[in-house]
Amino acid sequence: MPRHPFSNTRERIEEASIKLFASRGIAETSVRDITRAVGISEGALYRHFESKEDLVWQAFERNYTAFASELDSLASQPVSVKEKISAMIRGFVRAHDENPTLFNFLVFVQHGQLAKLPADTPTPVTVMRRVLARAIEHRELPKQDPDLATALVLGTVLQPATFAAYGRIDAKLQPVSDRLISAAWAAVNAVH
Amino acid sequence: MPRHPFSNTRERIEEASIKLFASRGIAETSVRDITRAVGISEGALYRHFESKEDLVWQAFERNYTAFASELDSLASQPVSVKEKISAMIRGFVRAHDENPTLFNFLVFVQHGQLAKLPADTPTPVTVMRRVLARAIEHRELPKQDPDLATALVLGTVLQPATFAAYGRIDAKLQPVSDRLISAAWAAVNAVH
Amino acid sequence: MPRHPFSNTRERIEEASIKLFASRGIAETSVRDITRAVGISEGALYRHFESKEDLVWQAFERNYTAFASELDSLASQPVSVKEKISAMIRGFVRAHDENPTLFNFLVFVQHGQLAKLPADTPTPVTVMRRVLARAIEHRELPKQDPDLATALVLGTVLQPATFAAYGRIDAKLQPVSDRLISAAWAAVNAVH
Amino acid sequence: MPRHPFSNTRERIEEASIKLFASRGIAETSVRDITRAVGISEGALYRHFESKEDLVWQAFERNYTAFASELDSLASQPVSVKEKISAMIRGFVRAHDENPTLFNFLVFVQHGQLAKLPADTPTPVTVMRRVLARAIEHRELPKQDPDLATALVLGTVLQPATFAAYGRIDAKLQPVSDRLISAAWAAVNAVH
DNA sequence: TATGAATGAGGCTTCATTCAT
DNA sequence: GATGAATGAAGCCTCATTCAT
Repeated sequence: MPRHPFSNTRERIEEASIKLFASRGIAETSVRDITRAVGISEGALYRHFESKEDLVWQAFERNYTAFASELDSLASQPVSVKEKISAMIRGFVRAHDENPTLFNFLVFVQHGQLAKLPADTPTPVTVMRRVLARAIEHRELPKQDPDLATALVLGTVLQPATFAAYGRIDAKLQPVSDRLISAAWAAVNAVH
Repeated sequence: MPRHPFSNTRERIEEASIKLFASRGIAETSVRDITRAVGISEGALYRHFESKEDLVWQAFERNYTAFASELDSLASQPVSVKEKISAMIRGFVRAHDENPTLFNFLVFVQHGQLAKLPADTPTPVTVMRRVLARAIEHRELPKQDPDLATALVLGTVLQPATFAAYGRIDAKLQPVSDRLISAAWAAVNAVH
Repeated sequence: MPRHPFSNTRERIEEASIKLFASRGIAETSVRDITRAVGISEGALYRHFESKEDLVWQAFERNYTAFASELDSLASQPVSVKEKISAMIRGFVRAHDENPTLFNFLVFVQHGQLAKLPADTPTPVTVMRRVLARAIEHRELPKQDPDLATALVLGTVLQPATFAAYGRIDAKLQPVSDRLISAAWAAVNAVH
Repeated sequence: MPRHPFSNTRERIEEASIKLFASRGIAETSVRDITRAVGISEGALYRHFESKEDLVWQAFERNYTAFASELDSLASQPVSVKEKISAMIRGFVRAHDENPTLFNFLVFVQHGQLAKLPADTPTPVTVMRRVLARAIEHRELPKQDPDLATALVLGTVLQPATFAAYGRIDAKLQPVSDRLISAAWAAVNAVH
């Protein structure tokens, strides 16, 4: 175990934590579980994080922000709504497939971390909402509640992610990303 | 505090538990929290439930089974697929609006309870899947993976439920049930 | 369940208690265990005994005293020491074989009940000691510490009783009672 | 309170436990009693033992095995039966006198620990039995049930140990060890 | 920096006993 | 006399965190 300034202990703690949090939940994971998984002592964790809560927060914040800003840049291309939605869904799918554990932690497991974000932080939800709200405003999409529209698009990708986690569908979403895009587009246009 | 045979303590415990579980999570709710909410001593709970785990299970099982069988009967009417899906989505919406707390507990919070159900127990997921799989088989719906189709329909109703829980959309889904039905139907037919 | 003045509930409680105490120990037996074994409610036990401690005491005292006075009368016959010892050992054996559970409770399990007896209460130990002490005094037995002699005679019968309880020897001691008597007599005379 | 690697907390816990177990019984001794006796917090105990049950077992197993194998080596000398029995009884007496508390715990208090030993573990009882059984087989002792013979020899030493614990005879058995040997030898030869 | 024993609060559970019915 | 829900204390154990080494 390296003990020099470039030790990656901190990262190993974060990774192991995310794995454990995603598989059992935050409350069900003890500091002991984490330090054992990493192979360090309990006390050592506190060299890198102020508290378990801090660890949860750090593990969440950086990754969540990164994901949100990736989506944000995808949503900011000067293309049609359809293309923006497609790009964002592909962004979700890529994030999921690259690291399903992290994806599940960020989206389903983080308990109460969302509330700690500054009110105006961009999130996957707000980014998606912004895109849809503008499109509705500009008549690129049928008139409808932008929040509900956001829920419909997100449901189209998050529920399959849940199914993948439970093994009900294949672990990789990439092969069905076009299908998800079609479904989302259809859903958001099915206003009568 | 009444000590008579017709006391409904057991029910009060179950109700309070579901409320707390839904709002903070199961692990984050202590037996003490529950008994305080009910106004009894901690020991008293154990006259009615063998353990906290048992309480979680009892609170889950009865309600979950009831909901699943309600959906099952809706799905068993001799009507078209579209009508069946509509009826089931309305079933979800009604369950949600009648008792959002219970709905959230059953669908989002129950951690690991699902795994305790006998393998062949009908669940909202399996009921929905059965309907879609048969319709696909009988060419009433485009050819597609029935599991993915199930995820798409469920996402259409569950993600809005999540948004309602977070206050992003109105607490009642009934006013948008037709919209959800249209979206689900469109999503499930958007196969190219 | 009879509910009249001649109900034998009290006795049934005592019997069931002794069985449970003998098989698991007193501390390991709860009031609930006892009342379930008898088929009554927990509260009902307190109609018959003031407390669990009282129940233990009652179960002990009456039976212990009865056994001690039976031994006492055997020891008070105008016969030789050898015959007295023989009669007492046969008394132990009979008590054991008639109700091994009760025997074990009285001799091995009763925790701290002995200390509650009035200081001058005759007990199996004191009765045996008296016989041996007098015999030593009257030169019917070799000169020796009467307490140690008592231990030797009791060991001769109690250790086999322990072995019987563990299944190391046959459950009934009666067939070997002559052997025990020979051994005890030999032990008490083996002074060099 | 020292917090260094060479702290002997574990041993202090074991010692205190044995003392308490021997004087009040295992069930009657709480973890709190133990940790108070040692001067540590309750939680600290669990750094050293997995559970109270584990503590009981550890306290029992090591000492019991050590005692049994000491007896075993005494019983394995190439000498006559009489000398073997004598040596073993002296072994019991030495163990008793060196640490009566431990002796009582090992022989009288351990409740159910015996059953956890692997079936073929040598114990004081089996070692004694082996010696006697062989001697009977080889006609060095009169024909008799080896188990009953074992009970008789053990009774000769264990009942005096009980008397010593109750203060009925002197706390040290060493001064009467020859007497115990004579008694045991006589008992085991008194077959008619 | 790392270790892991120690702490103290709190978690779940059992239990003897009481008491309204 | 009987019932069994309720109590309150206590029991065993876990856990996040601290701190001497």
